[in-house]
Amino acid sequence: MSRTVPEVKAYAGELNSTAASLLGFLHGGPASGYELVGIAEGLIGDFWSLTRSQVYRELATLSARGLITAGPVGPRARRRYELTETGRVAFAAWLAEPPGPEQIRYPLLLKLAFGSSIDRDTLRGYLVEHRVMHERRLKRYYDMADNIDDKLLRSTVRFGIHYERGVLAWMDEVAESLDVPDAEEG
Amino acid sequence: MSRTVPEVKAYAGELNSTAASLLGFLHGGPASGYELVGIAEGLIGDFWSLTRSQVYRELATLSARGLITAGPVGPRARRRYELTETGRVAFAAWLAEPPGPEQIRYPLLLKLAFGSSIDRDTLRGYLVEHRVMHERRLKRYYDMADNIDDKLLRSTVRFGIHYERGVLAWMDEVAESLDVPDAEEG
DNA sequence: ATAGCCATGTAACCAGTTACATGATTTC
DNA sequence: GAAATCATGTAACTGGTTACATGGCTAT
Repeated sequence: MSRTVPEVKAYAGELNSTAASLLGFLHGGPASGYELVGIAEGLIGDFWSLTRSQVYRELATLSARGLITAGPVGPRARRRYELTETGRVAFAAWLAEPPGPEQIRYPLLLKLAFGSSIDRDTLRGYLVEHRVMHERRLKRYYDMADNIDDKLLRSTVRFGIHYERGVLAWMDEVAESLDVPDAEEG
Repeated sequence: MSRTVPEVKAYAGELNSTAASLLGFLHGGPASGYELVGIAEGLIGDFWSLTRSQVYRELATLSARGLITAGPVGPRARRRYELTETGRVAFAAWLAEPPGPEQIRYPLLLKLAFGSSIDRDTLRGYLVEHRVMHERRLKRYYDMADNIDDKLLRSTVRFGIHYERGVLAWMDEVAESLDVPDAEEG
């Protein structure tokens, strides 16, 4: 066995994805927690939700770890955080790790799985409610895609488009199958 | 304003979806935590992940709330839980609530969003890795769909099929766009 | 009969959500 | 200049993940 190397220069430790994304945004210049929430919602909110509380907590620990530094306290206790060199390194290291699998939690599917205990009209109601939501999102994604210059960022919106299309097609299929009396099933 | 009714017969309080699904499974007869984890993974694991620890915790609180009752302790401290009448009511109430929106967290999208800082070959690598995973899942869903009798349960698998198809189509699109030199973009 | 594996559960920790607090800005 | 609104942050709680503990079963 070759000699292990216990000392890694400027090792910054593991980063969770939320913290990493904050570092990512801070590449664009210092920002406060509140501002970061806004930026994140706009850019990654559709596939990576985060809340204010989370952001503040991450900022606190990132700061304690030296990956960012807090600027002076402004009005309403606001303070902007700035990326440090170590922070840059940590972010780059995070980017270089292969991303894990996605995680989906869809309560509608859950209720559908137990659907035999629900009456059909209630189910139909759930479906149409969600359908309008998905249609709206799809429309919004189309609009967004037209206005994004960055190729890769646009590709994340393209994901949304493919996803919503798939969901809508699925919903139509389910709605149709709900209309078939049980006796006729194949 | 009509007289409010402060006493709700057998009101069982709110249920989170994970707890609710346990109640759902217990309709099929008593089961232990370990068994429930297995059942859940098989039936809803693809769109509603849960872990053993979660299950045990939920069982404990469900039991404390009287929605299930614990049977005798067997080997390895195993005990089976049984649904109570209150539990049935609570489950039905949960089913009757409209389901909330889905939640997606896809680290690949996150890294893509910051993709301008990653070199293209690394990105391509991430994509192919995930692609094989999605292909495998799609294949599995096709197999599953053929063997599920329950119409609605099958429709949840159909969701998976539509979803995976969408993801694969998206991946092909992104891969193609990665091959286009940046200068040529439209 | 003992070594190793599997079934089962627990504890500690980390991430995400909800609800709250409060100090600036605007508006009339 | 008081009321309403918005920006900003904090605290408490719930849900999710990782790592650990251990007793029973199987095979040789």
